[in-house]
Amino acid sequence: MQMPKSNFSEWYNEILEIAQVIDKRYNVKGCYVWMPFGFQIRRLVFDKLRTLLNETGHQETLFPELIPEDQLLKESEHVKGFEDEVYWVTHGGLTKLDVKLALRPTSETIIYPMFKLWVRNHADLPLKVYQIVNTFRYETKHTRPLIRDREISTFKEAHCVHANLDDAEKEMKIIQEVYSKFWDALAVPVMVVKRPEWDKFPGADYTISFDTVMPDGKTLQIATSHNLGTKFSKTFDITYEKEDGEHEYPYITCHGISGRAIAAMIAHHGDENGLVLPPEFAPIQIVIVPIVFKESKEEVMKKAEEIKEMLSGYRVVLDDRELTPGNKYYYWETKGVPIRIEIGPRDIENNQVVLVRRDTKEKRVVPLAEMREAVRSLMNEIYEYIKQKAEKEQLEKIEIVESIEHAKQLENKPVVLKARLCSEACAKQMENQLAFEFRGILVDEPADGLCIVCKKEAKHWGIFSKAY
RNA sequence: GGGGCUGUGGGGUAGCUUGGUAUCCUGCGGGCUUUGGGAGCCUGUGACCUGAGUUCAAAUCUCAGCAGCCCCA
Repeated sequence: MQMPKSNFSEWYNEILEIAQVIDKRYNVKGCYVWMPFGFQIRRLVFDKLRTLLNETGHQETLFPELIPEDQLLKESEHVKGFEDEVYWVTHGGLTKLDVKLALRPTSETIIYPMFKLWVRNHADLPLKVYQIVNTFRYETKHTRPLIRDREISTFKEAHCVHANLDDAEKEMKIIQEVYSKFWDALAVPVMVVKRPEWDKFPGADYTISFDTVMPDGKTLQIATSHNLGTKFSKTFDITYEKEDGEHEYPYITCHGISGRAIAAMIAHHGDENGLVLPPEFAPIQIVIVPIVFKESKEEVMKKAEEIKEMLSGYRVVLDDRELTPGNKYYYWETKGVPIRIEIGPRDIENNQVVLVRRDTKEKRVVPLAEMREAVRSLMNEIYEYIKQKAEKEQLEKIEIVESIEHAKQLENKPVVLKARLCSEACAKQMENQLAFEFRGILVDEPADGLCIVCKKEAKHWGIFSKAY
């Protein structure tokens, strides 16, 4: 692959295909196939998320995919947010169903009726469950593999029930920590923002979003966390008995991450030669390429096998195909294998191997005895390098603006705007004058100075961007 | 939501204006020779998105559907 990343759309489409992550040729709009290699990345990434959630007391579950119409329609504000996007099952074979069934666009209305049965008293709380499932949304916007799918094939949704607002707020913080660790592991830089009233999850009290800046300067929402207050517990009549015998509505929070996680990881780290992956999530972490010549073939292959055994514990492939070395280098580079080990007669003679890192292409000759340690430290170096690089590139795309005129001048640039704001009303006013969209206020970074719109005292940094 | 462009072997393409035998590259199978950054030769394999219409005849013209891509709100 020799595809410049400057044309991000084209590059992105190309890389998914060439690296064999996604095959988008399935002929239903917005539905795509995970290929075996891509599926391994998916498994590694979402197993990481599983681990982080399990560690913080969340339990994995699996709920059905179908929702009876009346159950979906129960929460009016919620359903309004999704009504244009719901797929309906209307027939069973040739028989028309008495009650239409929706394919879940999200699972609140599936899970909460069960919560009503499960939550009896304070001892049942907190109840923290999650599932990793597919969901369906009839998107009318331009679909894109992993970024906007009609069948979201990978959607992790956590749903938690809490005795009171305080506990719900604590859970919001716990999830923010879990997600931060997750994005850190993927080396994906994020901005944590609170969405404005008009852009929060349908039915939520408020929504926290994790946005990342893609190479083309557009933001991608890659995680959300919603405090639903008691709205849904009231709608679905979920109550619990307190210590004093009173019955009360619990607070519910829900938290989502989708396959966009993988899109973001690929987008940030990949280059003109293909994927670059953090070693932790590379399906193949090391590829051994033997440099064989006719007369020394047997000896080299034997040594290559030995090297493979020395690297037990890593995901290693010994590429013994009948291809020239250069061909193999390019092939494994497209797949983002972090470390390549070359072993040839020259190396055998000197009792060494050649290590090549994927991210910088740097070559290192190391004694065989030190190989395992060199590999270990190189994996860390690669992770640190791509993480810092991604952070730096994202930071460079964020422009602090001091006036609306300044913002206007940046309208055709691939940048994200950061501006001091006093209120959402001022944010709206600014948004109306610009081609950028208001994404929300940064939650971990208070501002001082004057509001860009009304010039009164500002409390927040607002983020404006073009968004996926 | 509005507009535009495009569908030809697995991938990328030529041919379409002016209707008649489908081009090349790559990949893939087999064989020989090779191998420190995409090796060479021989050989084989494989395609006109779907449907309707016009016509003696459609990859080519018309309409519809499906799919993909881009731009604007």
